[in-house]
Amino acid sequence: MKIVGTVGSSTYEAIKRDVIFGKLSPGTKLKLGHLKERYQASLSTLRETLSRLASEGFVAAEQQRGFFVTPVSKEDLIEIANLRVLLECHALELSISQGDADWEGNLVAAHHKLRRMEDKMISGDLSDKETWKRYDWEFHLALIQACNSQNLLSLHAVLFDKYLRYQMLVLTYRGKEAVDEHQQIFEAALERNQDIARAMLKKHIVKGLEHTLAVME
Amino acid sequence: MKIVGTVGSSTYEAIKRDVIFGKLSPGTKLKLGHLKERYQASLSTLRETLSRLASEGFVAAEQQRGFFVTPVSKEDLIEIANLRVLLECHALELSISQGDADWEGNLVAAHHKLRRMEDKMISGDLSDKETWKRYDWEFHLALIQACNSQNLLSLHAVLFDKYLRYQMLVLTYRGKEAVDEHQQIFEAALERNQDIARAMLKKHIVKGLEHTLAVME
DNA sequence: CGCAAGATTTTTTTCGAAATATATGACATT
DNA sequence: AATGTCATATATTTCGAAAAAAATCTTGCG
Repeated sequence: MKIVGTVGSSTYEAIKRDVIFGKLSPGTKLKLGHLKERYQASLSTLRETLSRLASEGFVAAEQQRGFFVTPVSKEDLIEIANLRVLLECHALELSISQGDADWEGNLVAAHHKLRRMEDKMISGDLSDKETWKRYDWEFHLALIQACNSQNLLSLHAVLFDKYLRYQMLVLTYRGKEAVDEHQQIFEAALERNQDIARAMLKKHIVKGLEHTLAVME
Repeated sequence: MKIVGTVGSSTYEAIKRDVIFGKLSPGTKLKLGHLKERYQASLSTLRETLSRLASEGFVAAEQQRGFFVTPVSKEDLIEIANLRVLLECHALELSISQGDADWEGNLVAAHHKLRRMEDKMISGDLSDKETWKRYDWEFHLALIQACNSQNLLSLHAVLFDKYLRYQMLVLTYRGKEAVDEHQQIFEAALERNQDIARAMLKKHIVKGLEHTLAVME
């Protein structure tokens, strides 16, 4: 049984993916005529999609001049990383203090999947970056899932994807260092040690920022 | 020379306003046919508008079942207020430490306008709530304007509007108490006293939350 | 009377074309 | 050569109608 969504929802997913994973380069003009062929959707549907992406910040819309892939800059990346620290660390504290057995279970599972994938990548298999990033995503989400604020979770989701775009842009892997950070955050969270977990998460994000900034030179 | 925007941008402003100021009640089904008459725009334009509002959270979209005005709840209000505390206090600290003479000037001007309006309202003239709320908006924006993060400012803008919708919902005025809080935040900010300013801003938001929650009973 | 299957109506979703605005290029003027 | 104007081409914006899906109503059966 396959549930196919609307044309609108699939073009939304497709374009968003292409922006985040760099198939649509920052600054590119998004001409509706071209997109129509590329994504097999009508002008109205595309406009609807691009409007959504614009309000999330993946696309820039200029009145009567059309749409562009949002440009990237160091300043923007720094802002996003700082906001991620602010929101994600806050959510993590809430999650640690409120999480129940389900939360722990999902967290253990998410970390396990991520760890397996990371070990594969460290041993040289860089074939499936997209799946790896998905597991990374799911692990970070599992950490804050119990924060008990839908609004916070949805702000975080957008922020995480924006940060992810920058990571995909530089296309390099921080390797064992990042793996250890994940491990430490994971252990501190399970032990309900808010201060350590928070500090490690902040370090994780800031190190990632510095790494990406350095490669962006 | 009057610059009129696109039909899309004006319907966006109109519907957003009507959601925030309660002309469209929480939970209302937004049937495209009706909206078409009410806002004088085509179905495609309306869908585009509603998609934007949905991704900002003022409207809820259900796959193939149309659009609704986002429902309200105490839980949601509490989440929004807490996020406002987190983001706005953070932005205020940044702004205080980085603001220059322009920032001070704009802040003084914004507070002056707000204060004048508040005095008018305290003396019984409740005729222009919308202008009053606009000045409130502009004052809070002026406070954090120098935070040096576009991403933070735009997240805050949406959050503020969501909070505003709840205030408009209960339609009551906290009066002198809120005026004093504004005054104290203003003075602390000008004196560059981050701790006091932050504490007063937090108090201001939390008091507003409690007031709104009480009326929502 | 209750309930389910089918038919009808309403609503959402999608499309292609008309209307409007912007960008491009040719040509004249300074 | 630089600038401005006008015509042309290209792109965006808007609309109304067709297609698809969901909701409602009707009918038939146990």
